[in-house]
Amino acid sequence: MKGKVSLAVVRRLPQYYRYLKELENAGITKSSSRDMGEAMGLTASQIRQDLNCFGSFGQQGYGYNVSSLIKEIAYILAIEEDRPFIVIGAGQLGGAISASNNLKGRGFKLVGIFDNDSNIVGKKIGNTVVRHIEELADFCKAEKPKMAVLAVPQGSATDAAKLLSSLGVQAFWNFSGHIDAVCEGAVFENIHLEDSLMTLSYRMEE
Amino acid sequence: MKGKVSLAVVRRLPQYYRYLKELENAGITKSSSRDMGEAMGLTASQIRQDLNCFGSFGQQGYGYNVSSLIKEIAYILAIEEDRPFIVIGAGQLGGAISASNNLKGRGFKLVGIFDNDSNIVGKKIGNTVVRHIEELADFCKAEKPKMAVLAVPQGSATDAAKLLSSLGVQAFWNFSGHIDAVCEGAVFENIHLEDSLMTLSYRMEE
DNA sequence: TAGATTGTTAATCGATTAACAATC
DNA sequence: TAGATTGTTAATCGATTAACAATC
Repeated sequence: MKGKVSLAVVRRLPQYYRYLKELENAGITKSSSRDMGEAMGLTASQIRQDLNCFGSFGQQGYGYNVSSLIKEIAYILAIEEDRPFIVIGAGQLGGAISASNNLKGRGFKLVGIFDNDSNIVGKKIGNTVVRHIEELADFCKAEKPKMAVLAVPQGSATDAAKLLSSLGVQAFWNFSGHIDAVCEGAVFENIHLEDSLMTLSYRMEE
Repeated sequence: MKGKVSLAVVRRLPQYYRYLKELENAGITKSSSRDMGEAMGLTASQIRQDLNCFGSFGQQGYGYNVSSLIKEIAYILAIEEDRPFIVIGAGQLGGAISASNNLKGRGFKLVGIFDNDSNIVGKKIGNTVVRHIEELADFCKAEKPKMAVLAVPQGSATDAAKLLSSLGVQAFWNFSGHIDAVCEGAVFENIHLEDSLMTLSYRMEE
């Protein structure tokens, strides 16, 4: 069933989630697909279509209850409970991700940071001590993180993913170039910040 | 003419660019749409369609010359010359972006970093000293950066964008929440890392 | 009840893929 | 020349939008 929902739809769910959270914080308890669409620059149709991929969450004549829709989307995205994840690479970017508070409550909680640079190992980022990469195998056996952030130098990402996959990691949030299907059954979310920057360059030309 | 090319096409150009650079580094001088498609997981048709939005860069019976196609795409994306940009917010993320070497040669060069925290002002990130935000107006008048990275706390992004827009900044690479059309004529590339993380959460469920 | 807004089906639109003549 | 591969048109596919009956 899940396989039938297009990625375009899935990528809009966090947008809805974000906007609904705003409404909730503003004390607004209900919203219609029309209102939401206007505020977010989408059509009401699209919002209803998207949501109805997963169920019927609204009520005719009324609209959607903000806080229950938030709960539904959180359930769909599987972010109701934070699962343990680790960060590989404690450089600038790895450090920024490790220190970010915006990621809490998005389905994951940081349990470990690893690096191979002995100048960094032992230091704290937020509340988490950076461990040496040699400790990785034991750590994974004990903590069983299912997701890993890759923030390592370009060339090492594939090897890191293979190793982590063998240690039980199933999903990768990869900032270190492009990886695709190198490990059986693993899921990759590749972030190419440079690509995004280049499209900005294109669009600012007139 | 430019308005007629869809964003989906534009977002694939950096992918092509990246892959072609790899080929070039490997000493490969020619490639066909078939080869490229296979390597990148796209159809040959799509690659030819995409490129033909901008011109005819190949040769029948031969394919594409790698280094000249790289140059063509660089020209289209307007990344042949690096334009000055500034970073607003020298926290973890702003620091990571400022320090990143991956962004060089992508159309922009860092000329200034600004923050309002006097503990950070004066420190160096890479080769660039962090300036106080009070210096921003004078700096912009002198250096005329056309792009700014927003890496500030959520609530302050819109105000920052408005200010920068009034100082001549036309494009924003925004990591601080969502901004859209708050300034006449400005272009926004909104990066929502949390959204990306939530889609990963969804996809790792079975 | 009347008004509003959903869930859902049908119509449209755009993007991707296939096909093929042009040509190197 | 024969083979390969482009540029480009036509066909298909999927995603978005419009419409409307169901119903709160």
